[in-house]
Amino acid sequence: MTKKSLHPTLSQVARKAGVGTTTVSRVINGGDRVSPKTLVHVRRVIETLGYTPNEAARALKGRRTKTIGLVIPSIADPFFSSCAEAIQTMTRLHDSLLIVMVTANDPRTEIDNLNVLIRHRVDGLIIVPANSQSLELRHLLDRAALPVVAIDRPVANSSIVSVVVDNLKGAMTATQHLIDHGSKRIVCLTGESTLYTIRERIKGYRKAVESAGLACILDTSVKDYKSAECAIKSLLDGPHPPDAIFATKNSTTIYALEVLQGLNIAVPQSIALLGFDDFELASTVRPSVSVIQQPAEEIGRRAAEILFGRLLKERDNQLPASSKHTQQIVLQPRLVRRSSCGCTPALS
Amino acid sequence: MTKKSLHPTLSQVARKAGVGTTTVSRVINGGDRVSPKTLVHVRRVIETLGYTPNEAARALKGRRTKTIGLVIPSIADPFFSSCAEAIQTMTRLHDSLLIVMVTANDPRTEIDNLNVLIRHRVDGLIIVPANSQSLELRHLLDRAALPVVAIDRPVANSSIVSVVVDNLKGAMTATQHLIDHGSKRIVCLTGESTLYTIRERIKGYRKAVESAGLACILDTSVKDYKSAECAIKSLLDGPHPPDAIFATKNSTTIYALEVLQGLNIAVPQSIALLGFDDFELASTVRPSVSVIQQPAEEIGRRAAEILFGRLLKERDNQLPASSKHTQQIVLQPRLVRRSSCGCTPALS
DNA sequence: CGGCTTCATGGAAACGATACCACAAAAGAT
DNA sequence: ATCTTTTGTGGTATCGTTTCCATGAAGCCG
Repeated sequence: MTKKSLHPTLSQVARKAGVGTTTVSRVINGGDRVSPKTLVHVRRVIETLGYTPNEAARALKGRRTKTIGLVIPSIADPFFSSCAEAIQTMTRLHDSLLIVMVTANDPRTEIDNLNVLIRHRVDGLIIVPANSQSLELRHLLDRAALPVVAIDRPVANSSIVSVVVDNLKGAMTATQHLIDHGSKRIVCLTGESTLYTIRERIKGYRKAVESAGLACILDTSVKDYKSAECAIKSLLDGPHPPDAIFATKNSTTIYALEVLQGLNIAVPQSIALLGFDDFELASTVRPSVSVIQQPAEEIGRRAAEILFGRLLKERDNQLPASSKHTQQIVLQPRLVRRSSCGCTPALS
Repeated sequence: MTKKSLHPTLSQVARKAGVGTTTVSRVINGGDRVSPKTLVHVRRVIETLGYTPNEAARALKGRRTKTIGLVIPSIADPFFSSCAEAIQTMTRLHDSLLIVMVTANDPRTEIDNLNVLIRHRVDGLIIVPANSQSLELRHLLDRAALPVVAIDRPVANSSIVSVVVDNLKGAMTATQHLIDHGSKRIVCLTGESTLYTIRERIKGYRKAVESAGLACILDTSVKDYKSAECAIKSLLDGPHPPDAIFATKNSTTIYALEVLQGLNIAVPQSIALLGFDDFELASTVRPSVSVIQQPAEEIGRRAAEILFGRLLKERDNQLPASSKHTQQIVLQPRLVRRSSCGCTPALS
């Protein structure tokens, strides 16, 4: 019985086929410059031996690993997982692999993860920067000299291309919509306000209420159900209870909804609710929740398109510096009117 | 100005430090057998040059890529993304990278993806087999001779370790629970019944209704909201309308809930509802939805533990065949009582 | 039919790390 | 003082590809 080795090598194929390694290499890479006869012959041998090219060796020689790295706060989060899935699809189309690393928004973990990816010589990176301001991050990315695309949040003071959503305008639209429904005291509920996206949304909220001459009521203490309950109760017990809530992210929206339901407060009659970022059951819960919807798949897809565009240019030796690429792509979120803001949603 | 190359190599470090490559290699790998003096010196040079070892080269030499592949139907699905996140965490702990590929449950895509991963010589695989019966899959995995762990679904007739949930018992528990609530005509609603998990759940449902002497009413046509609506309407208009629904997966549960709400049918008074697999807002929607909950993170974690256990053994040259590992780990799902089945959930 | 391009092919040097082996110097044993 | 061990060190082959260069055979043109 022939003992075929686990992973036959190109030279083994060459020997068995009675040709040179160069020829086999040519066959694998499309078969140009190879006579039809040897082509089929070598192909048969490859088939027989079950040969698969070793990408590690290819990477070493060709300085292209066919892998790209995705550094993301979480994959359990529906927004990020939608981005990730779109990116994975694109990556596959370009015959590359996607390496996913999660940071939980921790800058230290982010740096560590990036270092590992750089060691592995990924061809490019898509990142959701944990801290848009981080100097260390910028230095690291500069030194790595890799094509990088940031999504969801830009990297401040750098030339890194980013694909983001217009958080400010989205939040303004949301707040204005509540105002249009007659709300006078709109509270903005939020958790960690250190994140770029959240800060932008707060800015948008502030801009809208201020330009309408309304009070800016901000509560940044909402981290979970308990803190949400606490925050909402104390607001309601205050001298001027709010008549609307703008929640800056989907978990906050959900906590708010749960608390209001627990307190038996009619939404939107007593308090209107509008959240930033859609979630799966937003249309199923009663009342259905109006939200600002972000085009997650599009963000992922666009980011990957840009990244692979760069990689192709690089491969063709076109200097990347020459092309004045758009440095930032800003996608518009859209308001989805359901019931929680006071709208009567169209039946779909 | 010194032109430092983008990625200095080990030999460049060696030259600059005035030592041999072996010494530098030792320094990178822990610094054993190196005098303290040269150790610090070489470390300084490494720092200065910004040297990072090239993992591609290491992989080629050491036949270990420090990457593992995850082949999964989707990452947007909350169940799978929870598994994936747990796996990623484990992978990081073991100083490896996770490559994620999605199959959308398509056997062709699955095979393609696996081939790519094998080309890249991943150290191990965690897969959610698109088709538990597939011969081609088994052959491929055999030939690859890689440590593989299947999750969520086993690979039939193979020695591949799997980490699964007891779908049959879970479905029985679910159905029995509905029976205990007094339901007499329980319909089992489902979509693609080709998947192993779904088939098991149907079996469990069938076993429970049959042993209770009840009719087995199965509808396998639910693919989306529309088909769910159609199915439920026709059941209700039939001669013996059902008084309970057992939905075999979370999207089906959600569609059922939406349809019932749309038809203004009281849940659980007119029809009780119980679903397999939990979802984020199951406790928030009204009525809150009772479900069979699967330990997604645990599945991922256990699978990764087994895989890395194998890899460590392999590295230490302990023959993997010797150890009679448990071939299948079956985790128990648990019933979460909320309102939709007729229970009065405890306030949490 | 000689010179010239095109074609098919193979030899061998990289790519960047590891590890086997060799070897000198220092330390320990007797 | 001699023998043995330990310690620190470096040379070099090797992993599996790709690619530059060389070479002979064949086709083309006038």
